[in-house]
Amino acid sequence: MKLATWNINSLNVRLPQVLEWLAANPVDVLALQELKLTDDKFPAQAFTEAGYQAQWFGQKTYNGVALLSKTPAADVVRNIPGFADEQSRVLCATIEGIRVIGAYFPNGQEPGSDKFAYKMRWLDALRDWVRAEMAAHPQLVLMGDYNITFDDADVWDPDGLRETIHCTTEERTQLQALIALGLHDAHRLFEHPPKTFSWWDYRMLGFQKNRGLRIDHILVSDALKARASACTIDRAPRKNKQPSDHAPVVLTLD
DNA sequence: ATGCCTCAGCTCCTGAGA
Repeated sequence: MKLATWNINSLNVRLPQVLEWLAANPVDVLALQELKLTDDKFPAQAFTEAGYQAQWFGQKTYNGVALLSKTPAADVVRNIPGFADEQSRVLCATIEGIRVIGAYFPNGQEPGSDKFAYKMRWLDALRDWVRAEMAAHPQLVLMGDYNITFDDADVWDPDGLRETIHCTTEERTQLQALIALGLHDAHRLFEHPPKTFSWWDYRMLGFQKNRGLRIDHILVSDALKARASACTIDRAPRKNKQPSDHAPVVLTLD
C-alpha cells in the first residue's frame, strides 16, 4: 500500500499533472494541498475516471485540501474539531483501516507576525486533536505541507536561514511536540542523500541549484512505523514545464 | 533591503506564498 502527499499550488493549473502523476504512480491514497479553488470547481469527475474517489474541502484563492483514494473514505472530518477556522486546511478520513489526516499547515509568513501567532494556535489545536485521534486509531498517518523543517539537515542554507520562517525554534518545538505524541518522521526511518528536499523556491533557479527545504512530511504512528518499508520524495514533477514548487512524498507500507 | 517566480483576483497591479 502506498500513501502520498503533494502540495500542487492550484489544482486548476495542475490537474493534468496530478492525473499524469497518478497514472505513473498509482498510489492508494493521495493527499493534496493548496487546491486554491471552491468546492463547486473541484474536478471530481476527472478523478473518478482515473479510478479515484475524492473528498475535498476547498476555499477561494487560498488553501484547500483533498484526499484521493482508490477505496472509500469513511468518517470524514473537515478542519480541526473545536478550533474555529475560516481557512480550509485539514481533511481526515479512515481509508483501508488507516486514519489518514491530510493537512496544509499555516505558512506563518514571519516570526512575530499575526500569521505566525495563528500558526502557533493552529499547531496547538492540531496536537490536541491528533492525540485524541491516535487514541482511537492506532494506525494513523499525518501528512501534508507542514511548512516547518525538523532541523538543519532539512535546510539548504541553515546559517543564512537561521530562525527565519519554517526554521524557527518555536516551529521546530511544535513539530517535536507532534513527534512526542508517538509519531515518527517516515522520511528519517530510511537513508537519504544529504540535502534531500521537498520544496524549492521558484526564484533564483532554486530547483536547479537544489536550494530547497524539506517541509512536506509524513508522520506515522507506531503501528504504521512497523509496516513502513520506504519513504521517497519524487523530484520528477518538479522538472515539468509548469511545476508546483513542491514535490510529492510517498510512503510505502507492507 | 528588495526582487527574484507563480497564482488568483476587486486582474495589467497587488498580496501571498515559502
